[in-house]
Amino acid sequence: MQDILFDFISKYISLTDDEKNAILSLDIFRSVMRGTILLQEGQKTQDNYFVLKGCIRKYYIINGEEKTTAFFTEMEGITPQCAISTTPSEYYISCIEDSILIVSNTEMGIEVNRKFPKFDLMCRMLSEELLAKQQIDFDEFKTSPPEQRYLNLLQKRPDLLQRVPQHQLASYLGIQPQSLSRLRARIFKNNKS
Amino acid sequence: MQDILFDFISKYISLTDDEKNAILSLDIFRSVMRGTILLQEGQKTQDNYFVLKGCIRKYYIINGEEKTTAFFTEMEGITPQCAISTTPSEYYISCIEDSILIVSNTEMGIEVNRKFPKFDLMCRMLSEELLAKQQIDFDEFKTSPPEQRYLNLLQKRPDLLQRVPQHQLASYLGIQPQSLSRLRARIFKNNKS
DNA sequence: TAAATTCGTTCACTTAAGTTAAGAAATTAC
DNA sequence: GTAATTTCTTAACTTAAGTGAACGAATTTA
Repeated sequence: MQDILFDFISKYISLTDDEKNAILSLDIFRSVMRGTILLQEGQKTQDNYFVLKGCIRKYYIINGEEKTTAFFTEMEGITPQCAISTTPSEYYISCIEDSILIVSNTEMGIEVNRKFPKFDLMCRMLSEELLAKQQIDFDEFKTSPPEQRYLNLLQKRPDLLQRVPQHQLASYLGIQPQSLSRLRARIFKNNKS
Repeated sequence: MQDILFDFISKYISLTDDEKNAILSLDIFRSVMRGTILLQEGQKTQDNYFVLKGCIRKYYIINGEEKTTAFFTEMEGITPQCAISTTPSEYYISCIEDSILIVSNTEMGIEVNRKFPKFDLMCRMLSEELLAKQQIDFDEFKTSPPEQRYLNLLQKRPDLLQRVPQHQLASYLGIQPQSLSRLRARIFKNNKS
């Protein structure tokens, strides 16, 4: 399990055994059961979540309705806004599969960076990469109607369609569950004829 | 004009006169006329753009139609994806007002960072800030229907509605120009009665 | 296992956005 | 200052998404 992490890190920087041990000694691995709510609206936290295995989901509750805006699967992570700005969270984060996460917090980050400056480099690469990816996703979302957004998802993250409940996918696509159902039926019908 | 820049920078780090001069010696200020296309689809560039005064716009051409996905006004900047990944650009960047920009490139960034490491700190703060802001924007976009998106924009960036042509705003909101027109008429009518 | 809940689909209906076209208003070019 | 172009609005029509309700299927809970 640790190997998954180190394999991932090795894409960005190389670690000595000392450094690896320093990370392991932080005791950051956590098994989380499906359904666990990691962060609630109104709550404050310093924790960041990184998924080694499984899937977590970010959602708002607006007028009593859940609005899912992101899924994080293997090798993806989230730093909640409230961990940076220390304002209470506007959204929820919950676990939609039994998962293995790395839960780190800001203090630990600073600590590790002080000891091993190269971590800083990795963080920076990661956040640049993330920013770029997100920009592309946002552009794609804006420039596509719902049906196209669904087809894009089918191409880019086919796994999500399997592991995530339909109604959560719907709001991720910016539509109602019924519309997603209908849209899928439409695509299927047009594909046949 | 330089003061605008240094005022901005001072929010993140403090500069000595030496450092200021080093920046000025790079000759990065550029006046750009409205209508100028800074970056074209298919083109490669190392340049980053930061707006001191004016407004620039990022857009795709999809099926012969312009799709505007972002505007950058005073104290906002853009690092095109192609400047990082060295793949050709998928979008255009053009100037929609006579503007004063800072045009820097990756080499210069490295150069400056080598001489003045604190710049690195600022870049990191900026990109974190940007990432957070963008995440919020994206969530808001996903969770709101077009009319709400328009009202949000009215609140958050009222200046844009003044300085940007309607049809560009429309695609920024993810809809057709005619729909924006209609939507505005609808809001106005409902406000009255 | 039975009951309860959640989930996905379908339907009928409403509302809003896409599309095509036309014309007025504003801007730009000459 | 006029012509040409671009931009914005309106309208009629089409298509798709929102809404409320119903129902079976799947899943969860007791």
